[in-house]
Amino acid sequence: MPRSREQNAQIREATKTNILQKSVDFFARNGVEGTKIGDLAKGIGISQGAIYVYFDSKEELYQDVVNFSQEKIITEEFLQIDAMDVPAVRKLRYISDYILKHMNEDRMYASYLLLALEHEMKKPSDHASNPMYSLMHNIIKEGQKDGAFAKGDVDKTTDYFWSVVYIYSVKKCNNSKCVLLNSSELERVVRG
Amino acid sequence: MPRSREQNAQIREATKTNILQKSVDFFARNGVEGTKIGDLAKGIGISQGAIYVYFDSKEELYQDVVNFSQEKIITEEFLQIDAMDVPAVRKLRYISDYILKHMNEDRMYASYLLLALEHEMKKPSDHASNPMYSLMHNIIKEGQKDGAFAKGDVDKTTDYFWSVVYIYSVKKCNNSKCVLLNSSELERVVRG
Amino acid sequence: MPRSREQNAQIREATKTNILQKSVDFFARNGVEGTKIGDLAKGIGISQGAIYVYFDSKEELYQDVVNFSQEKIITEEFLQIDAMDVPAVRKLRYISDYILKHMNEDRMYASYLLLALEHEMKKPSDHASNPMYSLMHNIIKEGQKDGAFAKGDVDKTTDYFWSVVYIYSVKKCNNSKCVLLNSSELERVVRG
Amino acid sequence: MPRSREQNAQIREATKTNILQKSVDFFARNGVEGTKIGDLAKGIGISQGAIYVYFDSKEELYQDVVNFSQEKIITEEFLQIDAMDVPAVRKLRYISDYILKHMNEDRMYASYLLLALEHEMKKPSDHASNPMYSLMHNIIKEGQKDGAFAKGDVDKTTDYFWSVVYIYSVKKCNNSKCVLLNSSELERVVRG
DNA sequence: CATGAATGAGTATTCATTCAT
DNA sequence: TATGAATGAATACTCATTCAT
Repeated sequence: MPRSREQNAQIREATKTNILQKSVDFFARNGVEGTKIGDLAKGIGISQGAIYVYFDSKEELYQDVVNFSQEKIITEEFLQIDAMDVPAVRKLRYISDYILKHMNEDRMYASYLLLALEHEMKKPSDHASNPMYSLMHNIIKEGQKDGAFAKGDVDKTTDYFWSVVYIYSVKKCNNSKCVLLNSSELERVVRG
Repeated sequence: MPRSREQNAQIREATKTNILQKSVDFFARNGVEGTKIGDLAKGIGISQGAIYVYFDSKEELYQDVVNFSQEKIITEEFLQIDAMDVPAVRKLRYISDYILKHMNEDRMYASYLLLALEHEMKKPSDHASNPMYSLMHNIIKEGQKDGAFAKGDVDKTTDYFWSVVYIYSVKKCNNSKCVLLNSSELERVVRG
Repeated sequence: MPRSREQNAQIREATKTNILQKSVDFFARNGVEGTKIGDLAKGIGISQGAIYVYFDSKEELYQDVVNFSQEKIITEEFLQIDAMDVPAVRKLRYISDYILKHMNEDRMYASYLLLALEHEMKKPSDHASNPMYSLMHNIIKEGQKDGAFAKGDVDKTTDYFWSVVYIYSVKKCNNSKCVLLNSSELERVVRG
Repeated sequence: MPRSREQNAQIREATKTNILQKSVDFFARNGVEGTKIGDLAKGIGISQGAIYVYFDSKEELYQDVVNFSQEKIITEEFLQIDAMDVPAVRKLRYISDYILKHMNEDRMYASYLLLALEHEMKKPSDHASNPMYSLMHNIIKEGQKDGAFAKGDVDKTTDYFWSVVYIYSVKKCNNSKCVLLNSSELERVVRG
């Protein structure tokens, strides 16, 4: 009895997600050029050909892995911080704790962060469309207004914050035992 | 009639330095894997073979480029900051100004910084032997003692400082028009 | 639907053997340095890449081709000559006939011989571990004892015999129409 | 005061001979493909360019080295053996002693022999024009006539003799301490 | 002539991608 | 779909040869 169309779609989706999930580590640690499809397939436990069933090229896989990582970062819980009815300092602390807790507890979280942020580190401009940036942007603007944060260009400070998060995600990916900042230390870049 | 021994030594030295100098940009922007010897040779304006006259392999060239970059960073002036007879805050300001000024004015400086720091970002431990780290270590220890800087693990704070410098060198390398931090902003990670 | 594990093993074995088999001629005629992987692949009728699926380097391929050739020479039949219950002269004749017959009838045999013996021609010492040498050694010792062969250092005479075989394998490889020695002529080096 | 034309010619000749002489070892041990111009120049103690002042290409140098080697072998003394007024057995002994003595005493002689004979090992036919072959040919024909040598095709036996000489020159070149045949052993191939 | 730095065609090797099964 | 053997274009590296000095 052949599988139903729906079952097929489910299996397809599961395999694709498996590939994405397992690719995260490789791309986070080695970058696009440093990630070899052969190693990747071996690491995932599938054939090289199977990867090309789901993705047209290494480049496309990488892009999908980046998007996948961003989705892992930009969760409901994460987005709702913005709407919380507390002062900016509390929101900042919430977000700092949230990130650092996950980086410490979830072996993958640093990789997600790294991939989600890498592009923003190197390309300027278009941070506006990135929820991670607009969330932080709002918090910082609010905190500056109520005098809790240091004055300064909000976009620049936002970028500063995520840059620090990014560099510690790099450290964590390459050395899972590395000691991360604590929230106060991370917040210095915003609070001044 | 052949060139004199001295002339040859000069030519060799000049060519080698030229290769190192021009390779800095490539490796800083693209990493080892992303840098193709063919592109590099074209960029430098020499033959691929010439590179192998001076370096045994791409990997060795990369290492030499890293060392070359470190030497460009760790100058006499840089090292003498430690011996200055001023409080830690002033030393910190001096070093922040020094770095940011060079990053803004010297097209290559961000690349030197990137290459000089990259290894330290990913491997833990052995910062002790790196003059950039020991200089900052001394300043921070001093500043914490006289109450000017935030308390905290000195090594960790040192690493924090250079990590921020590193990430902004990445930004600068990839987008020469990007706006850097100013000294006060950079110093936040130390002063708290 | 993928091939079965067994099918794959068969294909791999077949391809590997095909490469080894077809490489014999190239290495026998041109040596390691004179054999170009590109020519070899073209001669075999596969891509260059395929060679590297089965062998890590040209040098390793060469070694494997040498071992393959030795196995083609040191057959069951060849080894059993030693155990035959006949005088040394008969054994010698048997082995001479055996070798010369195969060289005349099998286009590849001279190449196998060449590759199997080449290393022994240039390096001294360790002939002891080579079955071709120990077989001949036994026969010669026996023949000297029963007075059929000329007196003399057994190892030296053994080496003499195989050296003559080697040099005629070189001739045959380079000119398949060349006239080989007959058994009596070959045996002169032993019988005196 | 510039050198006279004659002096120049002398110096030229001396340098050329020096290159030829020192190249013998390299080509004998490593063959044409295995001999790298860079190593050769270093071994000779001159620049790579200098080689190309005297020889148009590596291939031409090799040919000249072969001719040079043949001249070292085919000396007056060597040629006069033919005209000696003694039976073939004596001539054969003379020539065997001559060759083996020189191989043992002159570090270069084995290399000369190797290079002088190598081409004849692989290409058939044209042995007629080679004095080494015609000398041996005459001796063997004579020896067969007076019953001292084994009957058989004279050309074939001549080739047999020189083949054995060749293979021992290979051994000697690759291992200067190797034990050579003595004259009686060498002569077996002719005397039967 | 002699030098040795430089060239570039040639060669070994890698790796993303394809395809028969 | 999944497999993994095979491909071939890309890449790193070598080496005979050239040429400015």
